[in-house]
Amino acid sequence: MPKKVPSVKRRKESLSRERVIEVSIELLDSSGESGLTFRALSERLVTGPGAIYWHIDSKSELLTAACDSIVARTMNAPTASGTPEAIIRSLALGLYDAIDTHPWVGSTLTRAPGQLPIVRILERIGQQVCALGVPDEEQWTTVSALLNYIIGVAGQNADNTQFARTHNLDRASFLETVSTVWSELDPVEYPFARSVASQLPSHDDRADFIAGIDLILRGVAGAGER
Amino acid sequence: MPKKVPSVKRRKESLSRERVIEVSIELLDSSGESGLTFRALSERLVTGPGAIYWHIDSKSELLTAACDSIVARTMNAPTASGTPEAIIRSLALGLYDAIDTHPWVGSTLTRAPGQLPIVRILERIGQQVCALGVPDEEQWTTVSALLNYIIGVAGQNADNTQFARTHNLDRASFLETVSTVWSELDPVEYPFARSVASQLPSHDDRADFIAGIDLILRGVAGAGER
DNA sequence: ACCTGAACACCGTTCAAGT
DNA sequence: ACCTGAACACCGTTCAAGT
Repeated sequence: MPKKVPSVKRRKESLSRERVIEVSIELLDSSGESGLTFRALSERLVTGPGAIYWHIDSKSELLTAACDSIVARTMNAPTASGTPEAIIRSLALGLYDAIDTHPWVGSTLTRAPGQLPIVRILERIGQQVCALGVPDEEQWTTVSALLNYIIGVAGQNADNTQFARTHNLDRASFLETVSTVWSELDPVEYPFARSVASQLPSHDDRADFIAGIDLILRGVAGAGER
Repeated sequence: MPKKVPSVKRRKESLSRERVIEVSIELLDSSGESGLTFRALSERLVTGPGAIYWHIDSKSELLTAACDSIVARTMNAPTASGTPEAIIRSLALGLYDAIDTHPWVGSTLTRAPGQLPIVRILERIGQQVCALGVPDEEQWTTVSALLNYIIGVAGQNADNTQFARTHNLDRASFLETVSTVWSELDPVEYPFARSVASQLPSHDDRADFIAGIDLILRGVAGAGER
């Protein structure tokens, strides 16, 4: 008869905070923000909801942790070396692409002011803004302008994707829809919206995003020259 | 949503889409985003949830409508007359203040890309950007940079307020907390965050916000000179 | 046309009880 | 220390039935 060998080691797959976060990311990626529920999570992890609460505090903490996991690997990825401007562009684009593949990161970022994921971004950009030679008293303004712009785009993009998903549209036909609605607005009250409506479906979101970054960077440079 | 305007005159106190939105705003203002539920709404309106669904399509549509009501009155408020720059600043500040008094507007704005509240803002800013003499092909970039920045700040502010409310803190002690956390970060990995931590509690959010707007406007001006 | 309210199909979170 | 799973206190939404 086999003796009872007291195994210190539990099954390889025993629950851990890391595992909870990992499976949460899978769930979020595959079924969007509404796909992350404690019931779906329990099922995938083959446990009860109580077990999950042993490793995390709440759903919102879990969401932030999952978000931070993506942001951390994005901000630690090697950037193009070059001028501070080039590095800032590279960081911003990396973030843009990460949010493009994980739309839920965009909405989560919006809801985590002052928390770890945001601090990571702030830090990386902040260092480059310093390297740019921006005077001390303008650093915060510059960094927070860049950060808020990025968060704004992130949020809008995330919700565009989310909306398209909910209504079973691809991104192209979603933009087509918005374009049509805008072009039917009152000509007297909404001349500008109507005039840009037509270029909406064909525009390149990613290029627009980086053009905005460049615009802000130009403002920073302009300040130094006065 | 009602299909047609009812032919007979309604009783003053009868339910209407406007009344539903009005009470929703009261609820959102007094108890935050989590305060708006169909049960609370039914109670205040002295009806059942079914009655509410006769006038609105869903909770998200209701939220957008409530948001639009605030945004509309803000964007239609008289602005300082003067240069296009001055008007843009005035519009932005009006929005900032509206979100300060109705934090839920900030988060709702983030979740309504391409929808009416956003279009109103886009339109007002767009007209001034045109007046600024920005060439056609740069108008969209300029307007969306401003818009995304505003939305980014709006979202962060809304969530700061929301967080403070949940944890029963005032804004000052909330910033104090964030400041402390940042100042205790690893000095090697987070030099920038640490360096700005101390100025966090004393800074003027509203002034920072407008400084960001000015930064972007400077970038726009800079583009014209090249 | 408009309203009622019970019922449905979910949520996040807790907790006594187990190992 | 870690896990179980039933139970709790909610949600948004629907719908047969009423006026």
